[in-house]
Amino acid sequence: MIARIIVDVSAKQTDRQFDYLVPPEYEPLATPGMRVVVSFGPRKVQGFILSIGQDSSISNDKLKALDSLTDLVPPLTTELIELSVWLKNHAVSNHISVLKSMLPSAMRANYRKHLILNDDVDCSESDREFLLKQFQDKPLLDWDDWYKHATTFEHKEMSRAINDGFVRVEPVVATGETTKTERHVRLIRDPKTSEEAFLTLAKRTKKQAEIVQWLSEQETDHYPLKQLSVSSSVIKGLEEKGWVEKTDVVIGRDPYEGREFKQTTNMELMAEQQEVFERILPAIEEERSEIFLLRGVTGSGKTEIYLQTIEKVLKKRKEAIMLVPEISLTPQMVTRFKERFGSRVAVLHSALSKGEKYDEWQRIRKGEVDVAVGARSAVFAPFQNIGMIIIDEEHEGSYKQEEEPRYHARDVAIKRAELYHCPVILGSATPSLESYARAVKGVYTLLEMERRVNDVAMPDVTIVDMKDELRHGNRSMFSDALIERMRNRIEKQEQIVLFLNRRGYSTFIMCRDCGYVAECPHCDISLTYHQPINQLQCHYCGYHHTVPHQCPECTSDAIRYFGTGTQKVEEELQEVIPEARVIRMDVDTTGRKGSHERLLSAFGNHEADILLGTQMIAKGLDFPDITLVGVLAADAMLHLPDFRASERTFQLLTQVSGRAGRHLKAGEVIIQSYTPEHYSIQDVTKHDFTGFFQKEMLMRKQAGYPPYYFLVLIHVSDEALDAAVLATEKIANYLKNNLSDQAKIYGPVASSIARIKDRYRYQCMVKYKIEPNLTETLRNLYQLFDGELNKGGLQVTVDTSPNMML
DNA sequence: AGCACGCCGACT
DNA sequence: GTCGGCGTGCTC
Repeated sequence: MIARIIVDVSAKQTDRQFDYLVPPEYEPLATPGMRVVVSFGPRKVQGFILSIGQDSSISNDKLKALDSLTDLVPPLTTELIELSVWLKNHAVSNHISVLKSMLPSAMRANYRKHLILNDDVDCSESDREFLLKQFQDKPLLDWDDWYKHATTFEHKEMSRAINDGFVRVEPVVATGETTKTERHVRLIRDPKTSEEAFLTLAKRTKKQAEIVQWLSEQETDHYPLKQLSVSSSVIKGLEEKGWVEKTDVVIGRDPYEGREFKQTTNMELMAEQQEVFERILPAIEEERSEIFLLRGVTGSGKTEIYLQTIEKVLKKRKEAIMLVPEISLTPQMVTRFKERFGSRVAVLHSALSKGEKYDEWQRIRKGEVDVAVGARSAVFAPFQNIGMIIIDEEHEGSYKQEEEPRYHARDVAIKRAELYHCPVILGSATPSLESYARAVKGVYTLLEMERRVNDVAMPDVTIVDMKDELRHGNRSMFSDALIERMRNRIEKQEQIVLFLNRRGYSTFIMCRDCGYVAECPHCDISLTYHQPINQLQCHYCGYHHTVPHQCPECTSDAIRYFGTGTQKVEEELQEVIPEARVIRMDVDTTGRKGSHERLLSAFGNHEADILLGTQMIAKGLDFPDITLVGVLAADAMLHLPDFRASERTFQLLTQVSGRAGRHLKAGEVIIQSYTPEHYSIQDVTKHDFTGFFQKEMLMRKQAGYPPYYFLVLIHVSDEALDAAVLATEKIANYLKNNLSDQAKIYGPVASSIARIKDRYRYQCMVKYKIEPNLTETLRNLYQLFDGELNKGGLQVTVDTSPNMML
C-alpha cells in the first residue's frame, strides 16, 4: 500500500507528492487527510496523506515507509483535500501552505531535536564527567532548551560527543494539541451493597457519608471535584477508606464558560426583509449554489435575515458558516448567535487561546455543532454537509489573507458552495465594486434593502470644508460646527463618536528651519511620534529612537510635530471641552485581552460622553444614545496610492455614519474634509450607494482596473537595488512573451514604500480579462530564478487577488 | 527549507 | 596536513 504525501517543507522544489509505503499495521487505518510523520532525507517532517494507492512510479527499493500516523480520524475531509488542490492553483501557492492554513494552529507540526545518551559507550573519564553534568538524571535533553543555556565550550564538547557516538540526536515531530482536564471524584463502592460499611461511616463521619450518599444518587459515576463544595479533608478521608478515587477527565474548553445566553426567537421581519428572505429560501430548498448579494443600508436588519436563513438550513439538518470581519467579531455579534442557536454554535476568532480554538474546531469536526461563526479562516470549517455560507461586510479587506496562501475568503466560500450545492450570501451596506458589478450583471442575485428597521431615519450628514475653517482662523482639528454640536450633545446627555483613522500622537516631526524629517534608516518612510513613551517609531520594521531636541542636520531647535493621531486629539479635546469624558479606542488602548469589550461596555453605561477611535469603532457599535458622529479627517485615506482609495473612503464614511441615531433619537454626522467636493465624500451625505457606484465604475473603466480587469501583482524584493530591478524586468518580459496580447503588463515599478527593513521593493502588475494559461504561467515564474531564490536574497511573491498596491 | 556532500583557503 | 567556509543538489 502506497500513501501519496505532501510534506511540510515549504519550497518550490518540494511542492509535489512523495510516495511512502504504508506499514502493514497501519494499512487498515491510513486514510487521506491524515497527518503523518515521515523521514524526509535526513530529517523527520510532518506530512498529509493526499491519497492511498497500490502502486508508485518510484522503484520499490527507493521507497521509504512512513514512520507513524498522527491522527486516528483524518482532520481534513475529502472535500477539504479537493478544495486544497483548487486553492493552491488559484492562489499560486505551495500545497503544504494551503493544507496547513486549513487547520487550527495547535495541529501544526512543532519540530524539536532530542539529545539522548547512548548506552554502553567507552569514553574517557573527563567525557563521562561532562556528559553526566549535562544530563544529570534526565533521560534526554531538548536541543533548543539546552543550547540556549549552555556555554560555547559546552557546545563544542557536545558536538564532539555526538561525533564520537556517545550521544545521539533524534528529530522529534510534535504538535501543539493539548487537552484540558478536570479533577473528578469517582465512587468505587456502592453504599447499597456495602451497607454495613456505610453505616459505620455514617456513624463517625457524617459529612463523608453524605457525600457518598449524594454521589451514589447521581447519573454518572464520576463528578467534578470543584463542584462538590466540601473541604478537601473529607474527600481525602473517603479516599483513604477506599470509597472514592480521583481521576482526570478530558473536558472541552468552552471560551464562553460561565456566560448565560438567554434564548431568543425570530423577530418579526419588516416587509423589505421578508421579501429578501423569501428570495433566498428557494435556493436553500432546491440546494442551488446561487450567490446572493444583499445590500442593506446600515441598520436595515441584515443580521436577523442571516439568523433566520440559518435556522432554515439547520431544519434541513445541514450546517452553516457565518464569516465576520475579525474587527467586528464583537461580543455583541457572538451573543446574538449564541442566544439564537445556543450550544449549536462554534466561535472561531483571534481572541481565543490556541487551545480554545482547537476545541471549537474539534466540535465542528466531530459534528457537535452545526453553525460556525468566525473570521477569515473559518471558511475552512470542517463541516461535511454545508447548507449555507454567509459573508457579512463582504467588502472588508480582512477577508484577504496577505500571507501565503494569498486567498480571498469570498472566492473560497463560492468554491465550497459549488462543491456542496448550497447558496452564499454576501452582505454589506457598501458592497465591493467587484461584487456589486457582478450582481448588476446578473452573475449574482441582487437583493437590496433601503430602509432601516422600524423606519428609523438615516442620519443627517453635513460636510465641513476645513479650508474655510483655516481661513476663519480656526487652526484646531475641530471645526466650529463640530464643537458646537458636541457641546450641545453633552448638555443633553447624549453620546458622541469621533473617528480618526490614525493612531499615535503625530505622524512625523520636521525641522522648521531646514525641512529635515526624521526617517527610518532601514525603510523609506518617516518615523511616527508616540507621545507616552516619547519615541519615534517605524511602523514597518519596529526601529525606534528617542526624539532629538535639536535638528540633527542644522542643530536648530525648531522641531515641530505634524499630522494628528488619536492621542493628540484626546489631548486637544480636553482643552476645548474640559467637561467632556472621553474614552479612546485604538490598538494602543485595546492591546490587552478583554479591554476592547471593557471599554465598549463602559461607553454603553454612559461612563463617557465621547468615544474616540480608529477603524475599530467603525463597525458593529449599536448604542441608542449615540446621536452625533464626527469624522475628523475624511480624506486621510483618499490620497493613498491605491486604486481602491475612493471606494474605501466611501465605505468607511458610510459605516461610521451608520453608528448615529440607530434607535429613537435622530442622528447627525459631521464630516470634516479638505476635499469636500470629492464624490466619495459627497455621496455619503446623500446615502447614495448606487450614485457612488456609477461614478467610481467610470473611473475604473478609464483606468482599466477591476471590475473591468482582473489584476495580478508580482512583488519582488532584494537587499540590492539593481538585483530587485533586474529580477522584476525578467519577470515582466517573461509575462509579455507568455501571456496573450490582451494582457497588459506594467512594470518594473518601485513599490510605494520602496524600501522596508533594508530590502528594496519592486513590483510588476498584470491586467487581464481572459487568460486561460495564467496560473500555469505564474507558477513557471519561479523557474526563472532557480538558484537565486534558494539563496534567500531574492524574494518573489505572486498575488492573484491583490488588495493594496503598497 | 534543511542537510550532506564536496571543493578551496588560513590555521595549529 | 586539517578545519571550516558556503556553492550545489536532493529529498519518495
